[in-house]
Parts: sequence; C-alpha cells; structure tokens
Amino acid sequence: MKNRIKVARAEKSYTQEQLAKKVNVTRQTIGLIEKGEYNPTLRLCLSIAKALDKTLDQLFWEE
Amino acid sequence: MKNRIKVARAEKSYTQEQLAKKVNVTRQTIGLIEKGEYNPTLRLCLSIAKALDKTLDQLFWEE
DNA sequence: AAATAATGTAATATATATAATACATTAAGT
DNA sequence: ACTTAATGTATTATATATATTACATTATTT
Repeated sequence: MKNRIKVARAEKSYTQEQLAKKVNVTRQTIGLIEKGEYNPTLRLCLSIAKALDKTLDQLFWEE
Repeated sequence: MKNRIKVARAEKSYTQEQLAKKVNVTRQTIGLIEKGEYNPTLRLCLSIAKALDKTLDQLFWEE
C-alpha cells in the first residue's frame, strides 16, 4: 500500500504525532502507513488527505 | 462513507456479483459498500476503482 | 404470472486495522 | 557531548472489515 503521505506531511511540517492527533489515530499507525506496511481504511485515508490538503489520488493513486 | 460505485458499476453493466468476483470480495461486501454503510480498506478501494476504470477521487472524493 | 436473476439483509465467524504500552534508535537543539 | 524531540519497532489487546451461510425481496425475462 504505497503512498505519498510522508512527503505531503513534510510539506506541511507536521510531525507524525501532530498528524496522528489531527486524524485521531496513534503515531504508530501513521508511521506504519507511511512505511506502506498498512492497508488503512477509506475513512482514515480521507482524513489524512484533508489534513494534508491533498486529494486521495494525490496521496494514494498510481499510474 | 458515501461513494459513487453504484453508478460507475451500472455504466459498466456489472452486477454486484461480477464486480465482487473481479475484486475478490463477496457480493455482500459490495452491496454494503455501495449503501455507504461500510468503511472499506484502501486496497479494496483501489481494486474497485481499477475494475471500474475510475480513480479514487472519482469514486470517493467529495467537494 | 411464473421463473430466474439481482439485490437486500441478518447472524455468526474470522481476519486484520488500530490502540495501548513500552523501549530502542536516530535527528535536532542547546 | 548532552538533552530532548522525532521516529522505528515489537507485543498484546480491541475494534471492525470481511467471509460465510441463509433467506427475503425486488427486478427481469420468458
């Protein structure tokens, strides 16, 4: 489950913990999602996208 | 978890069962997702989008 | 109208996303 | 170098996505 969350988060200068708090998950969850080792739910993907001012496609779509 | 799967599926003239088979879930799962009562995983959202020749944003993004 | 296909829906079971806690490591600030 | 912030990672627990089975209802076809 590759994605571009890490870069988008860096653009906003958020720490994993800050983003986690914004989307109501733990820092660990953000960390694992960024590593691509997680298969997050749509609701969480939508929250993350909005928190980072991106769309789903910008973060999760490929090709 | 509102979405536009049902319309996109109709455009392709797929039954719920046909779509389910393409993305390796049960018909019930597709039905519940279409009704918006489900919070599917990203992997499944990606599979559905590809099966229907849409992007994530086209199916799941709002505003 | 009868038969069949498609969809709705409910109950229980299983797989897995996420939480909670904890400790280790790396990066940044002083 | 030392201190602290940020991130990596592992373990166990919990919540929930999905499967399975089954039956009901609605739409379609003949």
